[in-house]
Amino acid sequence: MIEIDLIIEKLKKMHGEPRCELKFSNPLELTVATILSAQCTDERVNRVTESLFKKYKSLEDYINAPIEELEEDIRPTGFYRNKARTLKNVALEIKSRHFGKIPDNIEVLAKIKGIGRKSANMIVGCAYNRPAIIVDTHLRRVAKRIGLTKFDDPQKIENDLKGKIPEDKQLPLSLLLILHGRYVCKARNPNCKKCELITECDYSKKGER
DNA sequence: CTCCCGATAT
DNA sequence: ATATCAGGAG
Repeated sequence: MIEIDLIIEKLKKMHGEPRCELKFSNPLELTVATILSAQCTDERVNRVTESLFKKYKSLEDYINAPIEELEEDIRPTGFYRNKARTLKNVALEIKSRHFGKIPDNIEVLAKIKGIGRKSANMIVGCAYNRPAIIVDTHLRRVAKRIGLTKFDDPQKIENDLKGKIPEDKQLPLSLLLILHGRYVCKARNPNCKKCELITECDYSKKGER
């Protein structure tokens, strides 16, 4: 039996209130930041978006930008050719099929080419403040280590946790687990000495899988 | 499974 | 040198 509330309390003790560390001021900005965040630290995304968001303020700005120029503007985030194509694609699709508004529905978002489950959940959760299980590389690693789920596949983890966790706690728990994965329960050299969850975590006892 | 890809920590 | 980083598509 997993005590969700206890885990949330301990995570808050370590990381403070749940928060998204990607900087944004509207749903479009979060969508862009999330696309750029693939295999890239949030810190580097924020460095790029600080200037990017001054230059690109609307869907049309992405749609009309020369692809080479957009590539240069996002280059430091890596995968820049894919990401530039994705940004233009997503902007065009949202303008033409969703009345220019970023959808607030996970299933609808995830159907857009370039937006997967993780990004869809991030956008719906953080831009629209609705229930979301954001299974990124951090949540996946941490959830497995502390025994929150036994699955490896992100979609299965999402479904599993959706069933186990009350809706109002899905978003805060997701954000806290991600913070925990970033700062304490790291892929390399997890800092188990600083971890409040050590008693409910069997990773530190048995070692990884 | 592979590819996309630059930046950073170890 | 190499593993890893708020992934997703083919």
